[in-house]
Amino acid sequence: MAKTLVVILGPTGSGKTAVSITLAARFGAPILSTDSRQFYRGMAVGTAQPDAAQLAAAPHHMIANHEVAEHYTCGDYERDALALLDELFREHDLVLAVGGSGLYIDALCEGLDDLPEADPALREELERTWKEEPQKLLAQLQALDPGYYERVDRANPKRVVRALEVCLKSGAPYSTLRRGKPQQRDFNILKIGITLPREELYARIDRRVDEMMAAGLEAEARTLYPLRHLNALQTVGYREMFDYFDGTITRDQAVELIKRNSRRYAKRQTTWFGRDAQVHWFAPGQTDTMIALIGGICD
RNA sequence: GGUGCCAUAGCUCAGUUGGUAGAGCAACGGACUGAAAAUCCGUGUGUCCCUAGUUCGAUUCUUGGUGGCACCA
Repeated sequence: MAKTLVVILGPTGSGKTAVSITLAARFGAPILSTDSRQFYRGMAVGTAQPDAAQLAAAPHHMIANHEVAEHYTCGDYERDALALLDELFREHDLVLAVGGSGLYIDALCEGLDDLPEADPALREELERTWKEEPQKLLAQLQALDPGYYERVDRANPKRVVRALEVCLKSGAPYSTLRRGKPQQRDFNILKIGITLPREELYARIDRRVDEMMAAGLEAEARTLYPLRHLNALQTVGYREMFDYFDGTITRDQAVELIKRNSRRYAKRQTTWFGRDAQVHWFAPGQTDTMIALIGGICD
């Protein structure tokens, strides 16, 4: 029987976790997280990791399995997740992948091109140059990879710096290393998107932030405060709390900003997922229809 | 009750010596390959409170309302 990865995606707060528990129970499937923040320990409240009951209801993978101080990238994720899937598919015909990080989902389903890893020293140097003489970096990129220079968002330091980083480390133009062709996986992929009317989604997000505060987000953030400069903590829910701790904003303002920034994040996710024509969209309550769809494809 | 000030975008406000208007924030749209809950780009969404005048033309000036604020009673 063909192995199938059912990918459950959607904006933050759409109810992916609850859906995944229902589907996992129905199919006896394990759950692999595709969330770029939930795999850190100590961030359970702010990243809305599955709770104890949900974790007990189905085997979860890539949840709280890394330290906040670890530098973990989508490249690491692709490698680890594929290895893990290989193992899971020995025991299961169906595995669920659940989360909202579009880039990580793409890394899992289509693979990343074979590009050099980030080099911290080089990156730091490029970032410094960007701050002082951005024109210099742009000129350098234009010389090393004129094609990409034309296409890239030249106002976005992350794009420019990464492209240069790849050019310098590989000795080849960034764009020639970007084949952009999806890699063939040895399992089937079925993408299920969870969606809600905008107003409802935003109301759920607001409510969930209040629930996070009630569940101890402030205390959790306080524990993580000394680590606030780490990448793992460049995250909605924590940054705003850190600003509150620094005295820049009040607690109420922090809560409002977390709500606003979560809504903006949800919008960005919606834009990203909207481009993927493979996604079958459902409301969070339509688990019966999802089960029928999955059953029809797997049997 | 009297006097004065104010009324312009979702909010706070600017402005038009009379030619139907613009900032910040919010909102909305988009991009995205090893930092991605990150990072970046784009868009003004408007009975200029109502009414009657003056005028070729009024959001702008004048009359009378309405609402708000302040002061005096």
